[in-house]
Amino acid sequence: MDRPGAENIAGQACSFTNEDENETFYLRGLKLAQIREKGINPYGERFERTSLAEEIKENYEIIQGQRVAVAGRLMAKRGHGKATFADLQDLSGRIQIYLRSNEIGEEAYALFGKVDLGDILGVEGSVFKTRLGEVTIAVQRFVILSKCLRTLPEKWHGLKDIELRYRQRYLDLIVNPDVKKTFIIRSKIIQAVRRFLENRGFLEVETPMMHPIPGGAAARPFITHHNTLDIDLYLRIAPELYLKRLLVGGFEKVYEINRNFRNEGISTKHNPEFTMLELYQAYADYVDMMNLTEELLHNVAVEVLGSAKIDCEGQEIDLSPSWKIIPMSEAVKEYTGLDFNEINSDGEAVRAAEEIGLEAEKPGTWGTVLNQVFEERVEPKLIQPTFIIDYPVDISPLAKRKENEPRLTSRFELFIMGREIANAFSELNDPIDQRMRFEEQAKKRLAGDDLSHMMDEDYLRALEYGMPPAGGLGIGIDRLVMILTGLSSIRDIILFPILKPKEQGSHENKDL
RNA sequence: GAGCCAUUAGCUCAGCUGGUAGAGCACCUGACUUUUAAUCAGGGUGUCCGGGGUUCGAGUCCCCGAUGGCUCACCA
Repeated sequence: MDRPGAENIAGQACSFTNEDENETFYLRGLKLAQIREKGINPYGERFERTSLAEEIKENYEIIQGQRVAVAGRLMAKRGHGKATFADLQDLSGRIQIYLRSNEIGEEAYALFGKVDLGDILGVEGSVFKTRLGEVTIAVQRFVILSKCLRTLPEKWHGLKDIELRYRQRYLDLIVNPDVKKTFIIRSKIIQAVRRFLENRGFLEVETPMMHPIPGGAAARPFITHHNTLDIDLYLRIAPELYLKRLLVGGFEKVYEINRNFRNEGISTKHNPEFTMLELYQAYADYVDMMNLTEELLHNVAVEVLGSAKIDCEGQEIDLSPSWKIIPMSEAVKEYTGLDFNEINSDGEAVRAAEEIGLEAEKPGTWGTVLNQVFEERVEPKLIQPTFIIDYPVDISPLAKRKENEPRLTSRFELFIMGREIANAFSELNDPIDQRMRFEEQAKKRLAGDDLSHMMDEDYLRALEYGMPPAGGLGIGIDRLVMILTGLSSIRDIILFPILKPKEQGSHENKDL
């Protein structure tokens, strides 16, 4: 590149990749240098604000004529010779600013000519309304707080390219106001959950994210390595077993909101790292958890959205209590006609599934087949909030058995919009039963099922000291946010969803 | 992992049966002191995702690859 000064923008030695060699970047670099030549630092210091854009607009009657100071990003500029209108955007929204040469002086007005769309400015001036009624700040003084060297996405269409929106989320946030709103709602949902639990006496705790033995869920883990100890560790797939150790230790109501990591497929409903709420309450059971779940979600919806009725992908979801409760076998009977209560062997169960056109999974026990039929034929149809209870013991290695029905556990999952939102059970606190379940799981593992639970002696030892009976609940925060915001892709409610890195290198070495 | 679709200027997009690459916004030059998708007069700033191939000639056709989206599989 043989443009003068391009490799030495603003007097600073720096290198740019080919990608950056567009005209705009070069020209803005020159403006940056010109601003510096005037003795002005285009990357300014702290700026004392008096107001946010929306506050000024909302309180115009009171604030009219007063001097205000606002800061934000320049989003539009309309020059009229010796006067210029522009729009400044801060967290709250946008406000118009107005600069006149004879008001701020010719030198300052000329400097404003070096200001580009995307620059971050601080302005001071008095509030007035234009002829057309727009609340505007008549600028008396402005400072450049940060120079923008690149072109912002288009003002009218915004940033639509989905890949760019995820890879450069900051642009998405600058240019698409709804995106900002979504993530504010996400934050409010989590705050509301914490407040709700705090009010009920739950203690927030943090348990390890790196586990010597991954447990508490059926999922493939990520493996990492600790150098000094020279051991492999697993990023946690669930915090469950650690939280229950805390019940043994005497904490009676605990919860954790944090990331889980599962090394599995990526889709609009699955991100490899996702946020989970898990809570445990001593001396309670899964029915208590059902009530808690219902109250929690209803409460959060009303608090954050102002209503228990939410619009989700064109469907109205009503989170007002009380939600339907259906045993899994009854739900299956209702939607397929198969009555698993009348089925008494694994072989029979497999044949029954095949009769309705399902290919039963390999080993295929009564419980796994029941669950499979449920997932394939019932789950997608559960649109309004529905508790499915009485899960088979085969797929619930950490849940307490029902006393009068040993094939089943005291467990429920909550479904909304055909998606699993919550999972809860009466926690298995019998160390002998837990040991047998782990052994059962270990057998499956040996047979090649790498999703089965690993034997965890340390956890068993904790149970052997005695864990109070307890109810435990897990809620997928991302999926909850999806329901409450009505968005159908998990990537739209995670700020930086996982994406494959773009290929590098092709342009990196070209300059050398 | 499989199928389908997409990838063209900073952004949003057009580009037919193969014939020297276009628009709007943004940007650059000039005019303009209440505009608001400001306006007016000029100016295209490009590795058409990458690599091969067919052809006199490829953004366009064929093959391979990259990334993304959707569907499916996986994920109880």
